[in-house]
Amino acid sequence: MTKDDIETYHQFGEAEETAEARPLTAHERIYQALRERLLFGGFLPGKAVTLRGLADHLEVSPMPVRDAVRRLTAEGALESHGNRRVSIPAMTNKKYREINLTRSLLEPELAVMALPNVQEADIQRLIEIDDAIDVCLENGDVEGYMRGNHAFHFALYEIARSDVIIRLVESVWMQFGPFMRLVYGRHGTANLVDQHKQAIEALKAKDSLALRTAISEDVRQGMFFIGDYI
Amino acid sequence: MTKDDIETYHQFGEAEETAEARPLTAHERIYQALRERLLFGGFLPGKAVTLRGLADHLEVSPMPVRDAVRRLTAEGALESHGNRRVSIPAMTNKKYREINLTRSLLEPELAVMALPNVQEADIQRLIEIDDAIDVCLENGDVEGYMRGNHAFHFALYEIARSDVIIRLVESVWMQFGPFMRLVYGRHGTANLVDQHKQAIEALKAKDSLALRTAISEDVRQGMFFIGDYI
DNA sequence: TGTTCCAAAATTTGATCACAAAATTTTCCC
DNA sequence: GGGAAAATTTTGTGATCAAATTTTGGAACA
Repeated sequence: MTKDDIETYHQFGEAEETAEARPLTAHERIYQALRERLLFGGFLPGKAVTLRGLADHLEVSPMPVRDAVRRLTAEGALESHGNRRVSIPAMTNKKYREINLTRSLLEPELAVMALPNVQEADIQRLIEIDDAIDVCLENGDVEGYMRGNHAFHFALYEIARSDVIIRLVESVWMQFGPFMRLVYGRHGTANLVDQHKQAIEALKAKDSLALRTAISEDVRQGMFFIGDYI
Repeated sequence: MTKDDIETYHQFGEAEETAEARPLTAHERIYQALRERLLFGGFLPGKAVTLRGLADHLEVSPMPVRDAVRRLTAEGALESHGNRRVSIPAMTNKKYREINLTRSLLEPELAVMALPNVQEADIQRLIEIDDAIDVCLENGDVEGYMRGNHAFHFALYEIARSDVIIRLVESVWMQFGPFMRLVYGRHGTANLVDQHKQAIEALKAKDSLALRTAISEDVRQGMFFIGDYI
């Protein structure tokens, strides 16, 4: 990872800034960079992480890195062992089952909460993202696929406007991000399936039950796919 | 808050240390102290929090306080405004509903997950805690009640041994802790109801459905009680 | 060859400080 | 007096460093 990683391109951009652009602090930028790398990049599960190591690569002082790492650790994205050492969390069967269950409980709920607020433009946006995902799948673009999949889910979830729950789900995604990236890196994007088209149809039809089923199934399939690689 | 708050007495102690006692770092101690205060103490919702202010009262340098505050902010226990300022989160109707929903989704699930692992000693422990709660209720001991209620729920949830989910639930509890403390402080402990006895009976009977109902209802009642004070 | 112990290196932690940003107070002008 | 602007104070941020802790590398020994 180099300094340039801090300003990563955004094929699937966030909702554009509405508030006045406030200059980001260094620890905030570093947090975003590390978060991106955990969700989409090549951070290896189990690998140790040091403040000095990250600071050297990002060409900043250890202090803002320390802030960012502390925050990511609190979010479960990094693992703090009793030894004061920090590492990328490894996946275990137990943790896998817990993440699976949590996603199955929270994510369909977020989707259903979003449904009453969904507008036509939202559906168009989701269709765009899903089309981009299909391109990534054809090209074998693993990182693009992961970015797209994340963008699809959270574009939908954010419509629910539930700060509390979405924060929990973000935390869970960061916990399996590095492992999922590892699996996809080995296995490639072939044979990847999702329920995005079904979800979009359910949104169009304002069919709450079908939407819940689609997201439930999407989570189930995605997690089942990577479950064999633990 | 004074330096002494760091070493708070534990009427409802955690499971005793099994690993070798490693000397806690300052930021860890401070984190625990602030966490206790958020869950049981008198931190007022909406009140601003400053690093120097906390550091002065705790008689430590601002650095470990900074670490602890960063962690609590990441956990949602403190609120970071764009202004770089931090405060105790205020309760809103929206946040209240989200917390209510999250608790209703996750906590009964944790209880049911715990059920197969529950041993006779666990049930005895829960009964002890519930008895202590009754004493607090009679005496109008608000902090004692809140400590007891937290101890009861998490003693049960920890039996599920689900690190991922319990971390999320801890985070949610810290988000309504200060507000609940405020309400109880105003209203007192009279007319407080719970479903702890029902939960204990369900545990004894290994009745999964009854346990789920008891925890669901306990969460619903507790949240309903404070809902009017927003 | 494998194990234990000790020295060296690397790392986190906590303190201190300068700087930047924000909030607060004061001043000034109408 | 009331409101805008400027000065002051407060506060978070980031850099640097010493101390404490942990890991690592190697020597000594069986």
